[in-house]
Amino acid sequence: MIYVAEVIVDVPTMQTDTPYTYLIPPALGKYIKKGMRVEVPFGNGNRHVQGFVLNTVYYESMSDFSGYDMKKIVAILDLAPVLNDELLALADEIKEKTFSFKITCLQTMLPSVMKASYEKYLRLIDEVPDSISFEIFKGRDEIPWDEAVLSNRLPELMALRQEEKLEIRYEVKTKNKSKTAKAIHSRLTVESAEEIRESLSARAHQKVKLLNLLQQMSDETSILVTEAIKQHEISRATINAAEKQGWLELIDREIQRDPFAGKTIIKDQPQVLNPEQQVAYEAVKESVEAQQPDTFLLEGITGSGKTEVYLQVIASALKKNKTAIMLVPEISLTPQTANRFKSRFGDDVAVLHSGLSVGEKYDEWRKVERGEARVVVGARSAVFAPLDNVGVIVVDEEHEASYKQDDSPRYHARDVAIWRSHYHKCPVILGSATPSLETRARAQKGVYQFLTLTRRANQAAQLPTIDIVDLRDEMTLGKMQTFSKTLLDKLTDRLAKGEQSVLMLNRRGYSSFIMCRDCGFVLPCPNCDISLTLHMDNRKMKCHYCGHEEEIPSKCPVCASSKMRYYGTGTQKVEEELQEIFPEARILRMDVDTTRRKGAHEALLEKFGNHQADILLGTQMIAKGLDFPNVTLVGVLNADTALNLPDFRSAERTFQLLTQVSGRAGRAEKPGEVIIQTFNPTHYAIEFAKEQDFEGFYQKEMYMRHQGNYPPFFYTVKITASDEEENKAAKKMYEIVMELKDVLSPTSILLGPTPKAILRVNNRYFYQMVIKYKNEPALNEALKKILEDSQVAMRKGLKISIDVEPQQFI
DNA sequence: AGCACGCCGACT
DNA sequence: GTCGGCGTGCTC
Repeated sequence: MIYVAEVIVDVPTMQTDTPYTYLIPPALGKYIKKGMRVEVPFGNGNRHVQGFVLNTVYYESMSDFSGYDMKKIVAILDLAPVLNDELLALADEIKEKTFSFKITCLQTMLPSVMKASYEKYLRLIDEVPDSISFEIFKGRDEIPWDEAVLSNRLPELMALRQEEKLEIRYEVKTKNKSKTAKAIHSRLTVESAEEIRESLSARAHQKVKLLNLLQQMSDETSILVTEAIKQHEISRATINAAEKQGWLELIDREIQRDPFAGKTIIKDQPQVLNPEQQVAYEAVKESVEAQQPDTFLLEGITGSGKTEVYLQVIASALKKNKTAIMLVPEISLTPQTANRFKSRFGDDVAVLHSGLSVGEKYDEWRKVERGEARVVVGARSAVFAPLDNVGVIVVDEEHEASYKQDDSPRYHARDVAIWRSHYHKCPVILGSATPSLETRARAQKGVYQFLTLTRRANQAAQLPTIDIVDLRDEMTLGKMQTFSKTLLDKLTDRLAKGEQSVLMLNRRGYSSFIMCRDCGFVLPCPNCDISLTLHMDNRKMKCHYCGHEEEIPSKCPVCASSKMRYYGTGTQKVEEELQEIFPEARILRMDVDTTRRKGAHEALLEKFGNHQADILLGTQMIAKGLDFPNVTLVGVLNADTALNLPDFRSAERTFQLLTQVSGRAGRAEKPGEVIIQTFNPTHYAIEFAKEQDFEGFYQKEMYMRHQGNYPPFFYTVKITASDEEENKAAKKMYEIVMELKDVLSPTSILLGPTPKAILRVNNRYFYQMVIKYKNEPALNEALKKILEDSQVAMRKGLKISIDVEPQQFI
């Protein structure tokens, strides 16, 4: 009998994207389990790599393996499996759906610290000439490989390696270190404790205290030194003395880096649901209890109390002894959101998001893995939380593009959530005030169950009134200003009343298009319903869908004005301008620059929440989740920028953003007002946002998508090729388009190839194409074939990526 | 990816 | 004649 393991090795290439069989040494036999990480030799030399065990198998004899000599597993890197059967199966699903390598999928499901890093060393094993040992090794018997390279004497060294006087050694490092702290472990027995007690002098209060503590401890328990000092008021000196006397021993105990340490969390209680919330809650709860993998769309206006529904559904799942996953977009995973879950579920909650250090993330993940947290709140990757017995999965703000990972594996967390819901036979809630068209259409068709919340949960709160300011009118009054007169008047009023304002500067699409400052005209593509992008490299206007190209107009084709200008401005500049107008106003700026530091985001919001500022000025990141009762004015400085991006979702994104940011106003008793400044006041995305009419927008946008043959009427796949040489990337894309044209049915639409808007990134040139199709059974095979056929080119540096249902078309 | 093998041009 | 360029094949 021989015992072997099927291992996926950490070599992300097409040829190695298959399990390799390794012998399990008898010494490791009883410990190795599938889902564990192992260290294995791979390829020539002493190269070692990390791998994942997919399976362990017994074979009758070696004769079952012909053609190769099996190597042995070198070491086990985990004490227990880090991936269970479900997640291993999920990796297969993601590999197939996103055209990724299995190893990449497996690594994506784990905290980043668990990904191996490799180090290479050159090691002396025999006598070498003095010049080598002195000048290069400098007396050491091993040097890092980089040092050997820098010595510029590699040929010499390699020759010595041939003579077996030197060897290359590889080290597989995994950084998942648990944090430890000193803890006290009692060494006293009942008898010895009593003996000590009698021998102590009456004045030894500290020692008595410690003795009492030690007596309460069993053999399995320990207490952290810091805890003993703080809570039991025992001094470090006493502990040290006791250790010397053999009362106790100090051991290293794994501790969690607690991101919530030092924060007081006030326990909160479920709120009474209004009738609509109640209906939604009951519907999902029923699926939880009946163990049905239903997908619900919970469409509720901003402030309608979707979160309260989630909380109560999760509570109902916990009551059934199940667990829950709550996904939120990275940008809105503010401490405010996390606190809300902590307040309701206490220590049952683990939080996973990019604001944590990699160590903290690992600790939170371990907490989940050990079964110490039953509710996981997190951004995209939290969808892989290693929970068993999942009772419900919530995807809040399901329309958010950040749920799609934009490098390999290009998975969508919403799809993964639905896959897991089938595995666990539990419901999924997709929640949003502005669902994606795809989701809303599925609800329409009955694929998803449709639940709506149409009124604000706080009965006293009213929907804000929204006013549009036509910047074209403003401009005729004088020179171009960031702030319209209307907005300035409102700001003055709020400052006088001591109420707060939020101003949003929409920075997307910065400078990438040109617009007439007199009439707001933006140059459209004659073949597509999107605006052209300005290419500064060759000074042309280009369409990224069909490749159409034309000169930059010097005059507006509509009103003949010569004021065709690039559009864009920065938060910092706006802040200065604002401060100049309102010297006494306290302004907080929130953008990538001011929130880079850990905890800065939270600190800013806390400051604003405590009314230490009058105006919060920021980018998109202020649009979501903020809930400040004193905010009565929201201003959108430039609603247009996203609207003019050459992406069929630009109207949808604009509508979503305006709706989200408007929802920040008037959360409580005081009525809210929203001012939207725009050059396109009659655009339907802006008009429907003003009316706060998602359903109206949905109907109109569905019509537009139907006209343009876009999702949800068509599926899309984007293929990108990049190379250091522009013509190689372009040529490859042309070949791909030709090949696809032969294979695909005439009902499918191929767009491109076209260069990307930013043609060159990191000295690579990017070309892309888009396939739009309704039913194309042969597509999967065709795409796989394209990848296989491109192997030779890919060795020479060309990269091809396939993005199924891309979120970004530019 | 990273290594070895192997086949062609320009050197001692 | 050989050294070393990189195109190709393979990794349990």
